[in-house]
Amino acid sequence: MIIVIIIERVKAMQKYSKQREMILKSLKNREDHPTAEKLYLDLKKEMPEIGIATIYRNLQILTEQNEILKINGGKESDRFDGNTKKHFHFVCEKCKNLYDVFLEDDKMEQWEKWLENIAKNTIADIQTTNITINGTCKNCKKKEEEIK
Amino acid sequence: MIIVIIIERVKAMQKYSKQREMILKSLKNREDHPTAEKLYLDLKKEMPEIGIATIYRNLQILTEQNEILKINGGKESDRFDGNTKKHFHFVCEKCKNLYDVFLEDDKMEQWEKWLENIAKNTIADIQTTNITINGTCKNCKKKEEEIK
DNA sequence: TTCAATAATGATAACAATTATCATTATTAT
DNA sequence: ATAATAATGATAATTGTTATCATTATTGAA
Repeated sequence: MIIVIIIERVKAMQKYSKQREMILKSLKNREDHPTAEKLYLDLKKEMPEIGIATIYRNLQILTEQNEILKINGGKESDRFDGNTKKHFHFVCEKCKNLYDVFLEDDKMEQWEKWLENIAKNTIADIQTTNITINGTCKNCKKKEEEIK
Repeated sequence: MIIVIIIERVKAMQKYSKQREMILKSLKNREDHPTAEKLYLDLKKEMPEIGIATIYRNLQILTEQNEILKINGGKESDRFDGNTKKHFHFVCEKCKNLYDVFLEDDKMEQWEKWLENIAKNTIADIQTTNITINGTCKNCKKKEEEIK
């Protein structure tokens, strides 16, 4: 007799945690795009015992669950956005400020159609997109022109 | 008598180096988007004494001089592209592969006009752009569907 | 061509953001 | 209440990249 045991790695059941709830709530209630560090310092005020690892851990979990958006910060720290409504991000290469770029719904739809079309003609099937535009913001451009 | 000495930090004159030339030539002659590490290992074959710091240093210099493109790799390593003709990059979130997305010139122009328009209506003056699209590539999507 | 002046190099230390480890605590289903 | 186990917080480890610094290479002028 041959007994075959199949052990399947099942996704662990998620348990509630105060910390995760706080992190999510905080991101939903603010308009900016804090780094993990910034969020840590802010939440520490309400819950002094919270650890930085918990912040990172939960930010990752929430990102995977599409409850929040992770904005790749490159050399700078990553930032997190509680607003999951589709929009672009604009990062000023000079001052490192991050701006939301919301499009009217029809424009966004147009963009997505366009992107889909690009995808069809190239190698990729684009499912989720996360567009960051780099450039120089108005303030910094102004400053540059004043120097000249 | 008051003597005022104004010391102005002048941009240092750039001197030639074999290493920088090699790095640039290598990037211009390849189609992929190597990381600094990969480039280092490749160039070591031709010039065993080259150091990793030299690679990083020159990649930065060349990027600043717009001779090459630096592609922000986020948690992964940055990648470098010898092709400065405007195009997008598509990164597969699953396999981490990076694909070029070239647009016909008129499409790219259209995109830029569009972007400019977005910019006007929002906070930013977009000068240089560096668009990375994240998603799932055809191969990985196929694999996913096979599992289901 | 030789000689400063100084930019570039290569080895390696330092750094900063993030992730892994692990003993302890909290949540959950029974 | 209990047992199973997910989550926590402290901190060590990791990783990609940058800074430091003594040495070497390039350059323009004598």
